[in-house]
Amino acid sequence: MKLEDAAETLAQLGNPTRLEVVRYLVKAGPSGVPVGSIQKQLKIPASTLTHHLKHLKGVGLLMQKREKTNLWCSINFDRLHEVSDFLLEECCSFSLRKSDKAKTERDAA
Amino acid sequence: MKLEDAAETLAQLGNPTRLEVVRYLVKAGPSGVPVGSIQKQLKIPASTLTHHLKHLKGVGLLMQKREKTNLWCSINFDRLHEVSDFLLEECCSFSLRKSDKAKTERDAA
DNA sequence: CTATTATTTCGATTATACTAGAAATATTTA
DNA sequence: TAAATATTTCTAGTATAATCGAAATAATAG
Repeated sequence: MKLEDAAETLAQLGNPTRLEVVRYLVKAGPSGVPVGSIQKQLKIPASTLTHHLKHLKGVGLLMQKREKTNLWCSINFDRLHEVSDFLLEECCSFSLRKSDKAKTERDAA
Repeated sequence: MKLEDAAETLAQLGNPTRLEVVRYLVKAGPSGVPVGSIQKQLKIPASTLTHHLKHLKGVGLLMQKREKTNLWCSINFDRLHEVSDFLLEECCSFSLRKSDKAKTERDAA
């Protein structure tokens, strides 16, 4: 992943409203949820939500699929991992991930 | 990690100049490098660099320590992992990390 | 104390992002 | 076709961020 792309993706994740949407979609899993459900659950005005979804789609974090009147949104998990990997590139030896810490603690017990 | 803090941290990482600095510091490791070295290596005007370092420090990604005239900068690796973990929270079952993919490929071979 | 090197503050310009109401459009159902 | 629901476009106000030159401020060495 190129630095410019990583930066752009991180910038999009750096807005609280969008990050809330992303978190919601991550928890929803691969099947996703309709735009309207996000709007009602997170209480985001429709026009604001559309605006943010466009941003997330623009950096490839969001996938959309129409079914009848509903537009289903889901997270591109691979993309999310890509940007996370960019951050941690070449620093694994310097500290541990939370998940790795948990494993280390289990192993020690 | 709270959503607002994660968003703020991601926003700071979302600037190309700052992300370049972060990448440079990640590669430099825990001992870090002086401000002036970053400035020369990455060719960032001093005042611009100071501005960005202040931002990184503000979200706890940057640690600084003065030694004689040099101000040494190093990445807070734990902080970096925290924000990365926030992104991937509860989505591990949906896809694999690059590092995990590599492991899986090695195991398969 | 003076010179040198390192870093920060100030100030100004320019650009871009966030937000959301109102109106418009699309899609389905009756 | 009309009504209902879902989503988008338009528009505009407000705020915040990126950039960097010039000058100011440290900190040390000679």
